[in-house]
Amino acid sequence: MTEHKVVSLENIKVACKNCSLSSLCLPMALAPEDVERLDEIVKRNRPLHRGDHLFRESDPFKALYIVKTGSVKTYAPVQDGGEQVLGFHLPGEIIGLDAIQKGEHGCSARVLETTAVCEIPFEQLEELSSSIASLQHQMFKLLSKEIGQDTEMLLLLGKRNAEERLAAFLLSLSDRFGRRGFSPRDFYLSMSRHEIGNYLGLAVETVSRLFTRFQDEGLLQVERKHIQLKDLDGLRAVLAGATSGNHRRQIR
Amino acid sequence: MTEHKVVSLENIKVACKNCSLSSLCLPMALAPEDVERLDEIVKRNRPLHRGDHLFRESDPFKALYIVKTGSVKTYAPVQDGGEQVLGFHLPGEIIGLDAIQKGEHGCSARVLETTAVCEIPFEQLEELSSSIASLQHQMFKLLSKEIGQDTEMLLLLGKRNAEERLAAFLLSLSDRFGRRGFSPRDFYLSMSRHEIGNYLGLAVETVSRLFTRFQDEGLLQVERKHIQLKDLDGLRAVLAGATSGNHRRQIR
DNA sequence: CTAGGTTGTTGATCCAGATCAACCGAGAGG
DNA sequence: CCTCTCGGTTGATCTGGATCAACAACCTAG
Repeated sequence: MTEHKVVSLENIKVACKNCSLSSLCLPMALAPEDVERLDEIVKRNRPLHRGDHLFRESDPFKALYIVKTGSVKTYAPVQDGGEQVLGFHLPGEIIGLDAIQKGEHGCSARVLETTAVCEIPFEQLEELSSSIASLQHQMFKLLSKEIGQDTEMLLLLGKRNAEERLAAFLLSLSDRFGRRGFSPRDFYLSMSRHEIGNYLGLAVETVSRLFTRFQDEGLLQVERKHIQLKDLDGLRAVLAGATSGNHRRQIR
Repeated sequence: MTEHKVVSLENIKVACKNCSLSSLCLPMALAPEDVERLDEIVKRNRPLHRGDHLFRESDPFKALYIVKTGSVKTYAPVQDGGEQVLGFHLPGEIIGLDAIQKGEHGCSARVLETTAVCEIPFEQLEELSSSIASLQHQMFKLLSKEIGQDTEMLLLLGKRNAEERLAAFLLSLSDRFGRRGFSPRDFYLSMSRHEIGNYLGLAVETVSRLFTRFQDEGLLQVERKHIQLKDLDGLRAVLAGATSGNHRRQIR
């Protein structure tokens, strides 16, 4: 596999050290020589197309994935054939961390649009982490960050009402697009209203109504998947619970 | 500190290798000599009393904690002076993993009853993990497990109705008590109805009503904090969505 | 181009669970 | 002993958002 020292132009092009995401991604905070060692175990496959699965629940856990371009949704099947959307993943974000524990995936990952991912075989990553302290540290941080994000989400579902949830969702996307060099105020959603609702614990109709309401209030401009955030501070105020009528749900 | 080879009877008594929790705890799956190395960095402090804090949100992150006896609640403050309860932690369970990322605690941890904890300085744990591959692996698994549990909780808050939530909560406690050698059918709750409601995203009144309803249905016997589960399979059926009227909330 | 399917929007109605309001029993302190 | 407080229970009422029901806009295949 990696026997050719020449590698190929194609591979050089996508090496971690040349990747625009490296500052957001696993190699972040690694010394250049360590990045190269990491690079050697990373597999870069053909891009996937809308609807393709990266893995499905209960697949054996072999590798972690990092989104390079495009977007991915993770979701867990629920008894009645339904599903719970667990997250939407943008370039630089890592997928599969929950599977380390059981050795098999606890959720499925499906691609929302044409998407390229890096695949990092976990056993090799573990070995490498043993010998590169900063990589081990980075891994701990990544796992810990995931926990922190889940906590945020618990708070969202446990304490926030519908409009606060949608505001939080949009602000999160805005922030993440911004960090990736895209516009934080003008973007396209790669997921359906249905998926947004599922993710936020809301009915599709509610999501739809909220979009129109936010638009009427001048917070944003929406046309199907195309979103333009007109008033970020306004959205932040909504998230903070500044409803016109200000009905807080379950304060204590 | 650890200069005395004699240590003390007190310390020997509580060493990991003699701890009844070791099969549930961090040392799980470590070779005996590695357990001893781990043991050397573990600090065992005086027991804490009801209401004491292990740490508070935004405290600098120094160490992880493992409950030895008693129970601990973790919670995140919410804007209006309220809080979101994030979890209840029983003996053998680890606390503080979400803090690794930012270097400070993202939530507070308060003791619900007289509680003893082991304190594991994180920097030393990290060093040790670098040299003990199985410890590093164990840490990855632990972090991953935490993510999986959060995911479960997201599902609970996003997709389950009130009675399913309480059933899930009781079954989880039952299971965890059972694994720790306590009765899985007869136990005392160390948290208030209020805290249960907060944790499950429900009002106190709802929790209270559900307890009485479950009792009326013969699923359990409840007297204040004392719970006796009479019909575990019945509770599992409730969790699976077998309501009398069977109203599923937001199927798809 | 049209037909059929999928996704999004909007309106009307309903209900699970929140909120409001008493009340009760158990400790704690005096 | 009584009183006070706090946690828990129970009843009555209200409401945010789910559910039901059209319909509109778009997408794809033929």
